[in-house]
Amino acid sequence: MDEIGIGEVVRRSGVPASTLRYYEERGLITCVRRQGLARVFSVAVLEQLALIGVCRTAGFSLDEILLMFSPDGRPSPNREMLAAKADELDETIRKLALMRDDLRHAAACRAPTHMECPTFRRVLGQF
Amino acid sequence: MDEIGIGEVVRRSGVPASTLRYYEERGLITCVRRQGLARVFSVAVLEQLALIGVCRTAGFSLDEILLMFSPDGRPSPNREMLAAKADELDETIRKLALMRDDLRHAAACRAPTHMECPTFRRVLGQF
DNA sequence: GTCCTAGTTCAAGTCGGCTTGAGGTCAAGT
DNA sequence: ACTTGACCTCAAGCCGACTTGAACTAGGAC
Repeated sequence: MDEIGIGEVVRRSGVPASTLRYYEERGLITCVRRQGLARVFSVAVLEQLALIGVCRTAGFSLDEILLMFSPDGRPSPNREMLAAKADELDETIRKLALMRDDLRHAAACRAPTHMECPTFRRVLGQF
Repeated sequence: MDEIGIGEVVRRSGVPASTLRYYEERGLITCVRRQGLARVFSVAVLEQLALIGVCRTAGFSLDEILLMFSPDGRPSPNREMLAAKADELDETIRKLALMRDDLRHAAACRAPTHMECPTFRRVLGQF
């Protein structure tokens, strides 16, 4: 069967039950039906949760995620918005890559202060 | 002179004065001296703010940033931690790149539902 | 001297994103 | 029949990161 209880969702996604209920309340996920009071989810919710997780990491708010994807994981019909979000991500990724390079450099660099380090200053100039 | 008032910092960094005071209170930045009550900053604070901004975008909390960089912008002496943060960033960047590709794909894709789209499923499998 | 502008303090409020707690439901096991 | 364990609801609480507001100060223009 591809139907699972909330405990199984917690076990397989790592997302706490309280968060799942909260996400449902916010309209980010839905359960296929109830069995008594207990929610019954489709296994597909695991993919939706993965999607939500990445979006959260990307710095999107729950409201933004709602706008981007409907609760069944469909992308929003607003294709312009999706493309705009992709552009936002490009910019974020570019900065994070610089940041990562800088952190790696900082972990190795022996310049007396970070701000005096030419490598760092070159990196920071691009922000 | 390389000393500027808070208004100038706001103007040049885009960070509101209330946030600057809050960051100072949290120990993320410092002013070089006071003139009466008014804070006087070094222009270097602009670079520190850029650094803080990128770290925030990267999803680091203010406490984490404090641990990574001292208020003068020096990296933490804990080089292992910096390297670990860099690794975290690598992982984040990898996910965001997938996410971005997926968003771009979603903006163009005509599959009836997103979850049925083979491209998307391939992408999601990697999260 | 007094008014304006730019700054200040400190406490309280806001907002997003959850978490916690008290008390209830329900099916299964003994 | 009763207990256990997994689930539920609903209201309230919490945390991080700021923001807002009220009341104060300091320096310059008039």
